[in-house]
Amino acid sequence: MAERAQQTTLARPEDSGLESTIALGVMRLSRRLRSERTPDALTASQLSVLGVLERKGPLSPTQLAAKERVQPPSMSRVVTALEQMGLVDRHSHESDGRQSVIALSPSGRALLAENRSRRQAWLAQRLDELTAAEREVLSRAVPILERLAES
Amino acid sequence: MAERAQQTTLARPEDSGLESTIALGVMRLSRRLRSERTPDALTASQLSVLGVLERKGPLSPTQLAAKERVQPPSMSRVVTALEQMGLVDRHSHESDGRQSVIALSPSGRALLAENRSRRQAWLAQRLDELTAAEREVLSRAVPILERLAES
DNA sequence: TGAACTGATTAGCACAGCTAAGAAGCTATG
DNA sequence: CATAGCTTCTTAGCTGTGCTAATCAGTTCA
Repeated sequence: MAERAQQTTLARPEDSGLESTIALGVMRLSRRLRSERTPDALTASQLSVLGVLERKGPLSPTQLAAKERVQPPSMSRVVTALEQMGLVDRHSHESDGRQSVIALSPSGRALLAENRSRRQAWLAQRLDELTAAEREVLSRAVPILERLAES
Repeated sequence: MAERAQQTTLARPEDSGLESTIALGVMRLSRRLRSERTPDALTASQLSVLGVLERKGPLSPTQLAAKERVQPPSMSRVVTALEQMGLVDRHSHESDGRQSVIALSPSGRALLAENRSRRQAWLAQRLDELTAAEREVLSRAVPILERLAES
C-alpha cells in the first residue's frame, strides 16, 4: 500500500492543509446532514442507535455508548427518548440487576427503515449526481474516516 | 437477535447503503473532532470563521454565514465572541450603514495558526499513521464531501 | 459483612444550530 | 419626499448533543 510515501510523515509546511480541509469538510457535511432532518423525524443520534441495535442486536446502554463513542449519560438520554417513543424495549439483564438490555421494538424496526430512507433521500440524491469514480473514491474513503473516528 | 451482520439491505446493491455509511462515518468523525478540542482553545465554528477570513479576506456577517452555510443569527453569535476576544475587528461598511465588515486582527491571525496546530494535532497524528495511498484517497474525497455539503 | 467496583441515571453546563421578532439603515415608488 | 418595504444584523429563546460530577442500586470480593 504505502509505496509512494512522499510528503507524508515528513515536515509538512504546506500540507497542513489536509487536516484542515478534512476537519472542515467533515464538519460542514455533518452540519448539512443534520440540517436535512425533518422535525418529525428521528434525530441523528437516535437513528444511529437504532441502526446499531439493528446490526448488532440487543445491547446494554453502556455497550451502546461504547459503540457510539459517547459517554454513558449521553446514551442514557437517547435511549430514554427512544423508549418513550416505543421504538426500543428495555428488559432487565437476566443475571445482572444493574444492567438493562435495549432491543429494537417492531415499530422501531419499521420506523428505522422509513425514517432512514426519508432522511437520507437528500444524500442519496446527491450521490446519484456524482460520477461512478467519485462514488468509488467516497466508498474507499469512508472506512478510513471510520478508522480515524475510532482511533 | 442473531448477531448475523445482515448489513444494510437497502435497495441498491452497488451502493449498498453508501449514504448510510457516509452519514454515519462523517458524523462520527465530526463528533470525535469536536471532542478533541482543549477547553481553552477556540471552538470549531470560531476557528472555521477565522479560517474563512484568512482565506477570503474581510467579509460581512451575512457573507460569512453564507460561506459557512449557517443562518445569520448563528454567525452573529460566533462573530460577537471573536470580537470580544479581540481576534477580529469590526468596521462599518463605507457605503452601507447596515453592514459591518469583519476582518482578522493581528492577534487573530496569530492565534489561528497556534490554535489550529494544537487542535488538529490529534488529526495530524492520525493522518501520519495512514499510508500514503490512504491519504491520497482522503485528499481526493474531501473535495467531494465539500461539494456534497455545498449542494 | 463491609468496601470497592460497575452500570445507569440525574442534574447541570457548553456549544451550535435553528426560528421569530425587532431595530436600524437603505431603496424606491406613489 | 415621505413612507412602505427590503436588507442587515442582533436579541431572545428553543432544541439537540456532547460533557462532567454526583448519586443510587446492584455485584463482587477480601
